[in-house]
Amino acid sequence: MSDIRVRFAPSPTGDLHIGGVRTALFNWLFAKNKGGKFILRIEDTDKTRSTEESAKVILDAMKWLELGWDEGPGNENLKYAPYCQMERKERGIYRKYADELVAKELAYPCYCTPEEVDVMRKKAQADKLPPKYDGRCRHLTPGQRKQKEIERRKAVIRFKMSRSGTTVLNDIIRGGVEFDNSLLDDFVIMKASGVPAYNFACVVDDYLMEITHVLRGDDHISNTPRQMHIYNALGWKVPEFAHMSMILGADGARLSKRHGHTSVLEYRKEGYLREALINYLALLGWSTEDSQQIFTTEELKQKFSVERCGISPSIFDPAKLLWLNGEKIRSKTPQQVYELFIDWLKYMGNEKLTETWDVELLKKALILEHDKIKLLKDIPSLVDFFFTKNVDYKEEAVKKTLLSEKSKDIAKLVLTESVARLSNQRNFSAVSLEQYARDLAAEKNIKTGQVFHSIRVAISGRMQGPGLFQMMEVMGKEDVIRRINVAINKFFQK
RNA sequence: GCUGCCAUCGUCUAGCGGUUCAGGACAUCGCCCUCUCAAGGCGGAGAUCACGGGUUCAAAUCCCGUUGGCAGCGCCA
Repeated sequence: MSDIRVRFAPSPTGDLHIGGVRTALFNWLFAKNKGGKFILRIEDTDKTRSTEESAKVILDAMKWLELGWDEGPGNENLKYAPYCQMERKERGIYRKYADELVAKELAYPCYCTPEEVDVMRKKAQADKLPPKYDGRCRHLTPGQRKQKEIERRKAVIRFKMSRSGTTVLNDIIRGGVEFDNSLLDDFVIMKASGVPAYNFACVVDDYLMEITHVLRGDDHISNTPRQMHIYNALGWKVPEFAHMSMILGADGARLSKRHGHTSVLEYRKEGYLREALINYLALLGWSTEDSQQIFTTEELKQKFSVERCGISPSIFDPAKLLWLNGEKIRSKTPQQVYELFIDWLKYMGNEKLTETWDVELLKKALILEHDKIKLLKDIPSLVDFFFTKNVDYKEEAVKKTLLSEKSKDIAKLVLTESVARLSNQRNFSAVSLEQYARDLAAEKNIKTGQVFHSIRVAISGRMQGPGLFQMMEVMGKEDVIRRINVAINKFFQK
């Protein structure tokens, strides 16, 4: 039993993003691989953007992905609870440590307004310096502070950054990274509203929740030295850090809406399988020595290691995800595909689509189309013709296969002959049907392809589909003959 | 602007000083299978390992610089 504890800490300001899923996944895999605990914490300190709805959506998405957490919202009786930062704030958790820092003179109240700070930053930038708060409230005397309070200026608490020296991060993935302290300013740890700022809340919670390893996107790497200073100021042990590379869109810019879907929910709606998403995301920034591509979730848990995470950013490739989804669907049993499809319809609120469909027929049709399914949403258009009373004859198929100068006489002959002969066909199995069709072709001296295609279009209305004879067997004698008659009446009646 | 990170086929990547005129996967192209569409099998094309300097008997692999990309620089997280 290891005491490794990792966490995924999304802020509920929107759907769960692809990048977020990757961060969650790597934390989860790391925990599973090491026999540690995976904790879910909601960072809802941004009062204007956080919503409960969004928190719920994120939790649902995590559940769908089966990235289960050992601790998180809902486990309110655990010693680390609660798991939402605003609830923790209500308990005075952050205030306590902020006060401690102020008492030790490692932090101080700052009365500058956002506008004043903004001016400082602009000025610094104009001087080609990093935009920083200049620390002017650092040395306010008690008297001056009192004066500001009387003016009813609201204070934020700022952390007193050391102005010299360097901070060295030993990142598991990147190795040593040095930061010059003089470039960092006295950042806000408590907002004027009394709500903790990100860098502070994050450190306090990671400490209290006994997080041992922080795995996150490398967009956080420059926050790390600030956080390390807080750990040190409070006399806390700094956890291990691992910063993973970012996921970018096709143009090399950070993945965003204009690159296509970014929310997991959208992938779910398209009919991607959770394991395809997980497998694909695992491949983005992580690899095995033999470049294995397809993994079960079990294998991933077994083989994952932070050490084998890459350092360069990767571009999200929808084509490869789509391929993987097809692979995952093909690896399912027909019964599983059926269940997946039904669940997906339910999720989409579209159960009525299959209301009139015969379940057994649907299952058989699914077997015939199995290899062709790339997305769950493809299924309806792949099998719907099995269930329609009135075949939807595609114009192009009819024109080419039934009514062209070259084919119309042959098609008519094949169809009329078939109605007559198929009625007497005792064994309606794929094998005997094929024998029938080949015999007919030989007898009338027609190319087998022409026989096959005529029948195919007559009974399905289209040129592509499952193997013709399997399809006929599944439809059954009665329906096949019925459909051929419909075609004859529609296209060849005189 | 400042700071940091990154740099192998179009894309994801293997590679951690010699066994590599760089291997796998997706995409792409061709062939085979075949009643169609897929799936599958086989094969092709595709990377002067961003560029320039070092170090070394030997570098994609180590060091430095240049260029490019990305990220951060909030009372956002």
